[in-house]
Amino acid sequence: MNITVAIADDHAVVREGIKAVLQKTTAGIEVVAEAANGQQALDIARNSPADIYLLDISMPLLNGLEVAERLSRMSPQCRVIILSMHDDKSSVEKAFQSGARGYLVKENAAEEIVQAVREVYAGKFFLSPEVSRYIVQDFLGGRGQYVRKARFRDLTGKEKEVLQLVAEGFSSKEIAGNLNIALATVQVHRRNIMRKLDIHKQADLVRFALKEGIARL
Amino acid sequence: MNITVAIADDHAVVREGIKAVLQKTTAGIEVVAEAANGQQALDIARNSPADIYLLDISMPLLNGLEVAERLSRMSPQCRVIILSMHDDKSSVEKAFQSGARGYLVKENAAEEIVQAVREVYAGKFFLSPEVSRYIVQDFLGGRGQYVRKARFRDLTGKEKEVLQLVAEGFSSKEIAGNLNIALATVQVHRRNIMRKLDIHKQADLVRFALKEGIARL
DNA sequence: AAAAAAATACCTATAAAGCGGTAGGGCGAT
DNA sequence: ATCGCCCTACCGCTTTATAGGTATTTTTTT
Repeated sequence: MNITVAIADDHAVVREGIKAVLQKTTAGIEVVAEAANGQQALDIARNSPADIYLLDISMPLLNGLEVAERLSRMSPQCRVIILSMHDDKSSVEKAFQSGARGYLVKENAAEEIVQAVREVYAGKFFLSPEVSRYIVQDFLGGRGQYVRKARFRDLTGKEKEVLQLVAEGFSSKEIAGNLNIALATVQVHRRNIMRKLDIHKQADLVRFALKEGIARL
Repeated sequence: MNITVAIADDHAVVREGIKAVLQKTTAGIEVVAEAANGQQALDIARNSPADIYLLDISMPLLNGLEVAERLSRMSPQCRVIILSMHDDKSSVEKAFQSGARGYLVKENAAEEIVQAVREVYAGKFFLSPEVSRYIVQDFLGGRGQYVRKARFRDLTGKEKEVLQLVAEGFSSKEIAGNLNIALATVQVHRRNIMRKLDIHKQADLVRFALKEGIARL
């Protein structure tokens, strides 16, 4: 029986590329579904589940890490491989904290995808060579994950909404109107966001949101 | 005879995707070279030129727009199509100012690429539907380039410095200390920047600076 | 059911940002 | 050499952001 794969990436070209690579291999890998955003990916999981989910990190509506987290909660046995443009440590950490089983950097040779799908399907973990050093570092350095800074995943839903609007250039007053809550509440959310992230200026907040893919350039 | 195409993109998956799309069509389009960065793309042009160059905007060493500009200077008859993640107006304008003949947004249906290659090879221009409105707007507005909004190049040297520091999260006071000028001067620069750019909030200023590449994420 | 976390709301206070006008000195171009 | 632009600097004013405390209701987790 074939290994069924669902692809979620907002760029059609990338989806085509992955499909091309997976179908070039004679072996039993089949792309059974595609999603252009995180919400669609969740819909696929609910209605026509696949064995492996290839999720891009930056996607509209829900990013890949959030999708991974919800998938893990919905059905912990499901296998997620995160696709990313970047090989930064925090993304890698977040991916595995979100329940992903694999982390692929897009720059890589296409053949790696096939290998990753096979290994993750077999219950193993898979990392692009570029990022495996982070895992090794953490392993050598002991309790890496306990001392890490609070980040995006620690924000509540409302806080994420507020942060997105902040990054999109809305003032607290405008955000209050937009979300239909009081100005004071927005201010509290902003304060909590900044406390959690250890950020103290609007400019840094905007940069953080863009870096995390919460808002778009 | 086949139309020969060279692809430059730092993401192997994207290159695979484009190749897959172009080779799926029975007609005479052939991918004869690939580059993973702008420098390689120039090497290809020098040593084994192709009819059409598909260039991603964001690449290491030289970005797609810079490559386009040099290609145009080297051999003005060569045909460049720019591939981009974004459909923002400034990128589109810069692409055509750099001598490109086509502008494709990656989100788009893959079939558009084939059409773009054919049309550009035939001496026409090609734009993704998402971005053609900018051209139309400019056309309808008459002398579009004269009335278009002031942008990065209209800022003076000091204004660019200030903008960069704003986008990097420094307050006016910190910027004054950094540049060794009075706080009041920084405030004037900020005001002039915002007036020129028609931007009125710090968050939008940060986003603008990141979009223009003045500051880094 | 109880406990914890999140969302809501209000108050106060200081810092920073945004907007207005004004003005002198330097520097290049018409 | 007169004009325009840039850089510099100051004054005043209003709005927004940041930061602190407190408290009630709702949701989530245990």
